[in-house]
Amino acid sequence: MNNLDIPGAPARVQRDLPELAAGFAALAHPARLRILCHLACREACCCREIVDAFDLAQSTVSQHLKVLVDAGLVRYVPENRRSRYMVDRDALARLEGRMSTFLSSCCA
Amino acid sequence: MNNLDIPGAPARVQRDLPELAAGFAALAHPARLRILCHLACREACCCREIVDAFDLAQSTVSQHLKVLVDAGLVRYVPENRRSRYMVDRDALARLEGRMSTFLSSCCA
DNA sequence: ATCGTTTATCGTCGATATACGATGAATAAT
DNA sequence: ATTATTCATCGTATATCGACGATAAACGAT
Repeated sequence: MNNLDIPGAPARVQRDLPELAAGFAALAHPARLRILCHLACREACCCREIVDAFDLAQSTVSQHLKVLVDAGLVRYVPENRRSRYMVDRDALARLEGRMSTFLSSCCA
Repeated sequence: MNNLDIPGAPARVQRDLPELAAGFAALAHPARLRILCHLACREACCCREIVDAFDLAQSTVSQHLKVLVDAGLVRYVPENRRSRYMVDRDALARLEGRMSTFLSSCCA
């Protein structure tokens, strides 16, 4: 429970807090959560498809996608004509695990 | 997995996305995660104690605490002399559950 | 009554986030 | 070759965040 004071293994929790906070930040916008949902149930899709589904400008969607890609939660193949975005399910699962570990340790 | 298209129960996931995003946002700063850790292993403490533990101005700590309180993750008793802040472990557990549910559904 | 401590809030400032339109590059279709 | 489509990026405007110092209120101690 005391991740701050106990040295050793839990000290990594302390050191990883900025990275964990960055993970939270990547998910801290409703549009990005919706995009993630959309990607998750489609196995892959292009930017345009998301633009059509949501009421946002194409540049805005592209920015949100970039945030998710930079956070490592979404992979994409830049094919010029029709870039393919897809959820990185492994990365997402890892992040979920670290978030749960952290939050659970704060509930104990 | 398809929380966007399936009507009924999963539709609530869709409706709750802004609230979930707000939860992520409250945790999207390393200082707040550290404060949460600090509170979690102390059962309760005052603002000053956190100020002494971290290298931040008192007003900054107070602001971060306000964010956590507004998000419902921390409760506090405003006693003028020495306000007592404490983690709302139930709320934190609930949030963790909803985050896990959401992220897991995106990994399935 | 005065002083010191603690806290919340205000104002400010720089940095970042978010939205949009415009633009240029790449490519498919004609 | 021309047109249409898709995408990433740029520039811009606005809003919010995050940090700080200053300040006022509350209260214990002297």
